[in-house]
Amino acid sequence: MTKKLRIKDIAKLAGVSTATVSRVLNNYPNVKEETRKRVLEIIENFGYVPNHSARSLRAYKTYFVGVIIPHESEFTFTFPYFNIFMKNFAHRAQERGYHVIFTTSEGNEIDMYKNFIKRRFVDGFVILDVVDGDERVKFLKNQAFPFVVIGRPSGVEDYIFVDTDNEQGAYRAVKYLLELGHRRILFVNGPANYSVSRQRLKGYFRALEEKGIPFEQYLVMNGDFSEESGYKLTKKMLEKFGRIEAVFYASDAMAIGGMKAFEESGFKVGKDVSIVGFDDIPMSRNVRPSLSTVSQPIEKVAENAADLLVNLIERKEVNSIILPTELVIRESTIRVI
Amino acid sequence: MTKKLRIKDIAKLAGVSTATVSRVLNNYPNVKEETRKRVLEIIENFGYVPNHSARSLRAYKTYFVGVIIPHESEFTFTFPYFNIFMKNFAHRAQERGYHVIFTTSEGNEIDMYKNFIKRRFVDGFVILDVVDGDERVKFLKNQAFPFVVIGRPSGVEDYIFVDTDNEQGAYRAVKYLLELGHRRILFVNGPANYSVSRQRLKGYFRALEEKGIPFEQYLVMNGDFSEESGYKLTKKMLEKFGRIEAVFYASDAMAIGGMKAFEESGFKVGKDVSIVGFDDIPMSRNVRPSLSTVSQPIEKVAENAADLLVNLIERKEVNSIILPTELVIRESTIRVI
DNA sequence: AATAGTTATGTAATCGATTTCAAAGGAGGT
DNA sequence: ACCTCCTTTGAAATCGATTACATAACTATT
Repeated sequence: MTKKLRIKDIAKLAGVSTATVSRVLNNYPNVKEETRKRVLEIIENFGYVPNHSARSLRAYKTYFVGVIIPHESEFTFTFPYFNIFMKNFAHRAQERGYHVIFTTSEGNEIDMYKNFIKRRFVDGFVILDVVDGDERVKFLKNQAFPFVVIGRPSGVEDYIFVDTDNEQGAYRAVKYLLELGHRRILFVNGPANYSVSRQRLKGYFRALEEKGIPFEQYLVMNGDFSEESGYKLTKKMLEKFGRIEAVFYASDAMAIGGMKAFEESGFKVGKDVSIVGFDDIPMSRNVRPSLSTVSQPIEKVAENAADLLVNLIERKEVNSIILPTELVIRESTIRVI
Repeated sequence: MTKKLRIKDIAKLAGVSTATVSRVLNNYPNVKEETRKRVLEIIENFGYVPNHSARSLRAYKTYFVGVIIPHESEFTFTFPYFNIFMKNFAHRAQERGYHVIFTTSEGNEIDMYKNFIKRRFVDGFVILDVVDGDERVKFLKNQAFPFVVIGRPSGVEDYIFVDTDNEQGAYRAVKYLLELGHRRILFVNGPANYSVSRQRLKGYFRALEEKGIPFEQYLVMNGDFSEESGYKLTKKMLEKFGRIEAVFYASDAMAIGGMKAFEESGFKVGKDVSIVGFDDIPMSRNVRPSLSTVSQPIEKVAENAADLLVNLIERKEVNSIILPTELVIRESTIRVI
């Protein structure tokens, strides 16, 4: 088709040097308006785009950002809307002139990051599915390599993140259950070493406190966000307590597992027992009864993450962001007073 | 941390020229075994990895492959297991030395491909969510740029693809419904311009034919794979036919929409009516009754796609692949004789 | 021992951009 | 008209690898 064009060709066509063309391409201010116009016109007419490798080699910038997911991790399933995140993150990054390299890592994750940095694959990373004291965060911080964290792990300091307001979300969910008239509210939380778990626990606690209801440790347990763990823990609770009035699950998947357990034991969710989930995954709309839950603005999380990362790379001002959640009321909850 | 190393440094340390180091790096045969060992040892010890931009600039290879998804497309939701595909595709590609650039496109898709090619971003593409006469396929074919298609569109010729055996899947599903004793089997297919729709229709047809049941055009309709379209079409059919004995839906999402419609009209799925879906999305296990469906080996599709694409790029032998599907029997179907 | 043919290695050119440095061109002040 | 200072431009160096070409070193053949 159209022959390969290099900057040299454009320079010749415009009657200027390659340096000038480069200045135009990179929006340098010190180019006469007339020259800029002429060069741009030719670039446009001939559909020239600069070779990416050459540019990154010389400028020491790749205009790529990396997303690395541990291959064995169940993350891509448990994180609600992983694909929505990817889609919106990639889209926003692209609007800012960056593209996304997606990969999975096997075995030593840190090696993968090291490798990416040494090879000069990317200008920055976004880190998902973080745990407290996350090694990746420590490593990248130590390397002073740009990165943005989705979530807010503790045990590591001074990093840029985008997070949803988990405490607020949990608080509202529990407050809602209390308003419905429930008093003894069980809480199936996520793994203890996840910051989201800690935050959601705080929200649970705050809602109880506000109503003057004492916090009971034995009402709280830790699952792993999976449907199976929700099922098992609910079964266990049913054996232990006999009857349960309300449960707040830290993920929709666990709530759905819980629904099964209740059903099997002859309890009708949304009649005999109220349950609320967290995430608002598509399935929560489709289970019977449909699941009341806390919805997170994944699109915004993704967009903000891309913006922050690019700003970080371009040494612009950055501030971590916490986005609000929303309580979605469906059929799995019932008023008792 | 460790200072940046270039090939020159390694060459000096090993007492050879950069050319020799390069030959070692790229596994050229014409290097004395002794030299190779020495160089490799130094590379290992110093943890050297070649700069990616420099390599791709000179060698005219990026070791990247592209996945471009239309931003507005509902694809990432309708394609079952999009994230599983990505994960396994990226993983296999990486094992072969390639990384995945993921992006979304807005507006003119072809422009995005053009841009990627001109910039020399990637060495090849995988194309998802194809339709008959797909413009992207035509364009890339025309450019003689390496690409692999997931699915099997018609109206374009001579391309490499990975597909699941849709005909076989539909055939088995319908055959199973017939074995249960159903005679009038409705078929809610996907959009007519999708090759999968055509193939599934063939399977439907073949199963009927085998049992000597005449094919009736009015029993077949086209949805768009979405839950909503399944719901609406089922409503319509209920109005038209009053009673329905069995439906085969070309996606689980449509089947789930259909279940709602039946429920609303007072029919019990799995008792009054048998339905079978296609895809085996996670939700199909969780709806009540759980959904009998045709399961596709997405992991294998992804891995094969990566292998084929890399082979294509490296000019090795390639052959398109069709992978078998599997019928998963759950609770949404019932024997009537 | 001379010659031809391989194998192993090095030198220097090259990929296509950006950037440094120097210099030309123009504007403004006296 | 001359000097100064800023704006605009170009020539050449540079980024870090691969590769074409040349040549040295070794083997095999006669």
